[in-house]
Amino acid sequence: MRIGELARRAGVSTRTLRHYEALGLVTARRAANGYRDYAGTELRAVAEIRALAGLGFTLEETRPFVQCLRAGNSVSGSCPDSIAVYRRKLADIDGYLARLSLVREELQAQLAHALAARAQVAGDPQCEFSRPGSLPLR
Amino acid sequence: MRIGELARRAGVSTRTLRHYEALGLVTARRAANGYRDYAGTELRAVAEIRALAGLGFTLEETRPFVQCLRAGNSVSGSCPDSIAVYRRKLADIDGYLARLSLVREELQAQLAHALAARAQVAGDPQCEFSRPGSLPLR
DNA sequence: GCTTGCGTTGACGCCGGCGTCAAGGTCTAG
DNA sequence: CTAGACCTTGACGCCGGCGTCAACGCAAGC
Repeated sequence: MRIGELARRAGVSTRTLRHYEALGLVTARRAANGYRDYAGTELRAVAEIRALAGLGFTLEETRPFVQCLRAGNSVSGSCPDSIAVYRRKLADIDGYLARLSLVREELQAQLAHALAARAQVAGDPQCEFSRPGSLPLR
Repeated sequence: MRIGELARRAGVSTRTLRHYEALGLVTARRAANGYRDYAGTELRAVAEIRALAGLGFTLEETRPFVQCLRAGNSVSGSCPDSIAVYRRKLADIDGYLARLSLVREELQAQLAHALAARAQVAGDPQCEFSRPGSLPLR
């Protein structure tokens, strides 16, 4: 299978496939004329990468999954390294969700404060209930 | 006030201040020798930028708030443009929270599936309950 | 032979928010 | 006079994941 066909079948650009190859995520033999010649299994690998990337994985983070497939596993996530990445990502997401929720609260409070300040039309003395402090989120 | 002092007081680098100036977020007169000369009010502007940036605002998104301060308001969020940004950010965050929650569910399901596959030690025929489909999140 | 559609490598661009160096000018203390 | 601490502008680097252009080779049909 040549690069154009794999690209079409996987729904990605040829540039993307070359990029993945540069990272060592996808491999290809070479035909006599220098053209890349992909094994049929590479389609699955590319699909895995795309699926994980769609969930927010970096390309590096997809590596264990691809390797797991290459090792002959039908479930890319069943290898120890993959499991570790799963757990890390879950922890990342939990932290992220927590931070985002805090940010949400903070923004709502600031908006409410801003609207209140706005209600005090121009010239009204001082209604200085100071704004909520900023969160040191990162 | 010169750039070094403002940087120290605001807790940012001088590079950062020059960057903000390049974006038009912060302004400074020039002394005879070419040195930037900041008004005292710029400290507040920088603090605003940092606070909002800490909440995930891009620098461009902080612009209405800074302008609001310059317009003489004590509450940077009390101007219409600021309010609009607040609302947009809140909506963004809500969407983001929703997507992240979905991703979390998906990852947990995939992890569970991977662990189950792992439990079927090597060689066990086929326990092909296919993995959950990937979410088209973006 | 020529066009057309495939393939190849190499390299720069983009986005955001600065860090970091380069190569200078300015002001003050000793 | 000089060292050192401050300031100036300009420009490249970085991170991720490619897009996009350049300049070329290969294969096949007319």
